[in-house]
Amino acid sequence: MVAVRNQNYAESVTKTDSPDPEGLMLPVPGVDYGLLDHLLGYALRRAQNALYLDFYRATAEWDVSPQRFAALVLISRNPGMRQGLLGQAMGLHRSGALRLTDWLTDNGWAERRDAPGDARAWGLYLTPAGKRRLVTLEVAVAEHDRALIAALGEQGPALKAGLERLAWAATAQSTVPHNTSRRRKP
Amino acid sequence: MVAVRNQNYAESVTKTDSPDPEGLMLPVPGVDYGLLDHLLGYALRRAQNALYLDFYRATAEWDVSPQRFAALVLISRNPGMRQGLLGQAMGLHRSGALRLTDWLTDNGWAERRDAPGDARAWGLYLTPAGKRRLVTLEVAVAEHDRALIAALGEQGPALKAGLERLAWAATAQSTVPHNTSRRRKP
DNA sequence: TATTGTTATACTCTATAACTATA
DNA sequence: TATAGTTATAGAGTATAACAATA
Repeated sequence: MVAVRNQNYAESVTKTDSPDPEGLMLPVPGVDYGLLDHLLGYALRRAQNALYLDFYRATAEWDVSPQRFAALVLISRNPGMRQGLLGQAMGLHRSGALRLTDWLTDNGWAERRDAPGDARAWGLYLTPAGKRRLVTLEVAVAEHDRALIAALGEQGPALKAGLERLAWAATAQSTVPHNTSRRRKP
Repeated sequence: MVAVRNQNYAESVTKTDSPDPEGLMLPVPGVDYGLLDHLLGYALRRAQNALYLDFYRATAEWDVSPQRFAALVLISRNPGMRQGLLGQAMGLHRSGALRLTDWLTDNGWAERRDAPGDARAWGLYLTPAGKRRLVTLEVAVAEHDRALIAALGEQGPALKAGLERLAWAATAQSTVPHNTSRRRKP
């Protein structure tokens, strides 16, 4: 986020490029999107892109990504959860869960403790600082989401329900049906 | 996609890890998702994740990402479009549009030609091979999307409309309103 | 023999910064 | 002075492979 500037500045620069954030994926007038404009999947991608950028605007001052925010919520609601379970819940590989956990602990928002009953595993917990930070974030994120749903009017709840069905439908179309009940105790 | 295997194999291996693709973000039973389960934004992320994986299943044999597919469609529908405009339409930085175009030309699906009237710019065009490939892809992707909408039943069209409104709403919430009409000629 | 987490590494995607050549 | 594209580099994010400790 923070760039180190060139010390020897005036000498080397003729014209400095302005930063060029872009990122917005909304339709550009004059461009023909063909099939893309008719695909549910592309509409979803556009919406996700817009929401992602909007999330960053809403949480800019705290330097959390949507993923890190999700990890904080999950650890908060499931204190002592294993690193591997966190990864599974977030669709990450073990090594990704490791790096995510490292980031959270390096920033003092979470900590690893020995998991009772399994010396291989960690239990994850929020630190007091992490809990305080999460409270702030949840307020901002919930407010942000509320404003979004309000902008959608009466269609808001229906849209959310539709998205949940969509996630299920896309998963169910897989040739090999996913076993969603794994890890449930018998 | 293709991994080079260790030549000196038997000696160095005690137990080879099985591949561990994961990636699926659907709710894990027994995990409390707290606020996440109530957020429109998180439902959207789950749906996008499921659809992304599903797109890969549907197009696995051709090695295209959703992004590369979109680029093929855009160039096909807007022959001679500039690299920069392609990037703008897809929410990419100039350098990203460059790499994407490089990939398309390296694979023989698109080509750069001098743009008439501006010696700095390229005009992008599909090659005959690119056109043939796109036809195949469009059939597969459209069929895939149709199946998805069918699985949603009568709510399908409403969901797509809702997503388009959502993309607009998330963008409009930005403090500085985006000028969506830039580049339109006066 | 399988699982949890780790280390090391690599690949993709995308951004920044500085540059060239045009305009 | 601004724009189109390029080069080089850096940072996320996420994957693979192999490993140690434990189950």
